Amino acid sequence: MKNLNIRDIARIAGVGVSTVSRVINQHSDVKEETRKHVLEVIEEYNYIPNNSARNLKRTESNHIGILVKGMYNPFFARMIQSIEKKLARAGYSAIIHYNIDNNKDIDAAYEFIMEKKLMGVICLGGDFDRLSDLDIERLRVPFILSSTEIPENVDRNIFSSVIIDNEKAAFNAVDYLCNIGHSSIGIISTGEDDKSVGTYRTEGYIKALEKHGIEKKDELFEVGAYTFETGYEAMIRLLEKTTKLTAVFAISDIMAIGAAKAIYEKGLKIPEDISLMGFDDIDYAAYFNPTLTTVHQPVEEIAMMTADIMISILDDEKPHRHVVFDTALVERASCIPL
Amino acid sequence: MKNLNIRDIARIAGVGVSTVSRVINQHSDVKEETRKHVLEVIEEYNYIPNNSARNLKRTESNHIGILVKGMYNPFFARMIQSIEKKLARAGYSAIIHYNIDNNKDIDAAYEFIMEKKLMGVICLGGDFDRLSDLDIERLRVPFILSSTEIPENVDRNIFSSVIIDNEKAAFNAVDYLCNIGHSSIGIISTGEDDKSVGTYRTEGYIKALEKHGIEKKDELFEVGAYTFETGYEAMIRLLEKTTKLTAVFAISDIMAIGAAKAIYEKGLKIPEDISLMGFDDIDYAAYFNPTLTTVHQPVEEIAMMTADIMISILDDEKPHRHVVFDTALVERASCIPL
DNA sequence: TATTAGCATGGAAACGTTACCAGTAACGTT
DNA sequence: AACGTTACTGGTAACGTTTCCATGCTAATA
Repeated sequence: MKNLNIRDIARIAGVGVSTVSRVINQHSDVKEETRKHVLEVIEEYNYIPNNSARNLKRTESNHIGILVKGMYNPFFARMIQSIEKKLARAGYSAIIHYNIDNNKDIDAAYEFIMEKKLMGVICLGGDFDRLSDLDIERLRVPFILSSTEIPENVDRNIFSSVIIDNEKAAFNAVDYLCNIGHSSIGIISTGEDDKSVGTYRTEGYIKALEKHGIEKKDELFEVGAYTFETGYEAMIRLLEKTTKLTAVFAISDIMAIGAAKAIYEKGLKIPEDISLMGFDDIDYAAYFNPTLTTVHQPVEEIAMMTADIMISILDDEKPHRHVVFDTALVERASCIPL
Repeated sequence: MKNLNIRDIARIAGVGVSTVSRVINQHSDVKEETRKHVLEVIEEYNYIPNNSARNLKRTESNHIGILVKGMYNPFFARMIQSIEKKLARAGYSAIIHYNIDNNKDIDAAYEFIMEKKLMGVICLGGDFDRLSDLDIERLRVPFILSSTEIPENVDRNIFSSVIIDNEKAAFNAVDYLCNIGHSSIGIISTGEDDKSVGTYRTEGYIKALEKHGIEKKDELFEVGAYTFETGYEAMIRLLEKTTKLTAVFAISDIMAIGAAKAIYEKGLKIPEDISLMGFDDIDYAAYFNPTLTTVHQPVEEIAMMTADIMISILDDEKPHRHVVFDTALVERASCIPL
């Protein structure tokens, strides 16, 4: 019960292989009658073209790579799902590659891309401060950075990006906290290199403090790594260092929720004793107890735009674009005026 | 700056193409000296074999498909990540296909499998009661069901499975609730077809009730669809129907957390007014407030076993296996004696 | 010395497509 | 009547591998 190939179909249909190929690839120069007949044969014998052969011949693959730095973060899980769906509708299939440790495994990523003959690459999150090393141009496929920070000194014409203004978003969050009377605000950020999403959010925090004439103290800074556990541990350290804390800003919901556990274990209440602000607005935020005040990222829009740009470049050869989405502070129960 | 192919490498290294091929594929019959030299050339010129061509020739693809019914559930996100990592170490790359709506899109799945020339397929979750329709044998690739229920009337020699005993796990959970004095226990299950994970967990609930001589009432049953929101809605309905509820068993943590929101909104407290039991023991559970008493599934072990079986079948032609993991009740703060 | 065996290697035929080129028939134009 | 044009169609050379087969060489055996 060997699989049929295009030659078999041609023989059965009584036409040449090129005609079958033309039908499959929807070329216009096939007589309607012939086309119908070939299609019938294909249908009847359940013929499916061999992808490897097509890719070999075309020297491309209809695959689009999505590089992610782990997927524990529900924020990315959500994005991937939406991007994949949209891409699929446009005839592309996504290959997802997790566990990219951006700064170290760039070479591995490069191999991944070459080896799989990807038609485009989307990088979700992560901090590509050494992006130039990837040598985007060497890739010669559309490259989109999504939900991360754009490194400086990179030619913006050779890649697209869809991001948010992290500094501004964090600024607004902390500004809000200050406006409702908080002045001793801890921050749980990330310990990553310069120019990462984390550093920009931290920068926003600092700017907001400055605006309100609040001195920034070292003891208010702690770092985690976008997980419940590291958020929890960071909060424990924060609580040990300082007693007069009235609010905490975690730069991701996941870490905020981790932090909450530490707060509770200390016998403190949210928001009565400590107000807690997150970032991302993952589904969980609305179901946490208390519901989490956080910075809303338009995940769905970001995902759609990312896929759209990829498709427009691939299908219509549109140029690269850079879009910045707005965030919104969503007020829920975890932050109260002092 | 065209990409080099195996012939170029052969020419540069001064050997035949077959020798290069043998080196790449780690055949033993190559003189150590030649092997070294070829490897050097490959390294120097940064040569990467063309996957499409290999796959075409081998008529296989080194890709393994993972079919999932959506990935909102962190439980699957976690599994996928572990499986992918393990598979990658064995030289296989995973292609993930979400949004399989099991009963309807089985044909689509079939095309997906054929078209991509997958070497094996792993189905995560979902309820394959019409599994026979997929006609596993027609696939002629190893097929593994993981974290789902095995349909009856299927020849167990043509696929593997790694699962838990859902009925027993649910029984233990509800038995625990009964033992600590609860007798009016609601359940938030799923409204899926017969013989799904949900029905078995519900069955366990019923058996536990029977054991304790508790009458099962219709008003205690509600259904959701493994999301926060449907858990929330189900709980609202449950709360409307009955007032003397002292405990609720949700067959997934996600739904339990959704249910918690409804309980709070009603002004009730967990666990003081209502004890809440989940299922899965996802990361969230330990970080929820109150920490969630739940049924622990050994995710990591299940994932590893799933990948292991796939690899052992592919690499060593081992026969299919069926393994059942034990679950454990993890007592946390959301359930208290009545 | 002749014969065999084994090792290391190269040549070339697939694998299933696509796309270029050439060819045919039918039809209109000069 | 000779010639383009148009609309289809078929043949076949790639694409970059892997693997079978053949070959040359060295060493071992009779």
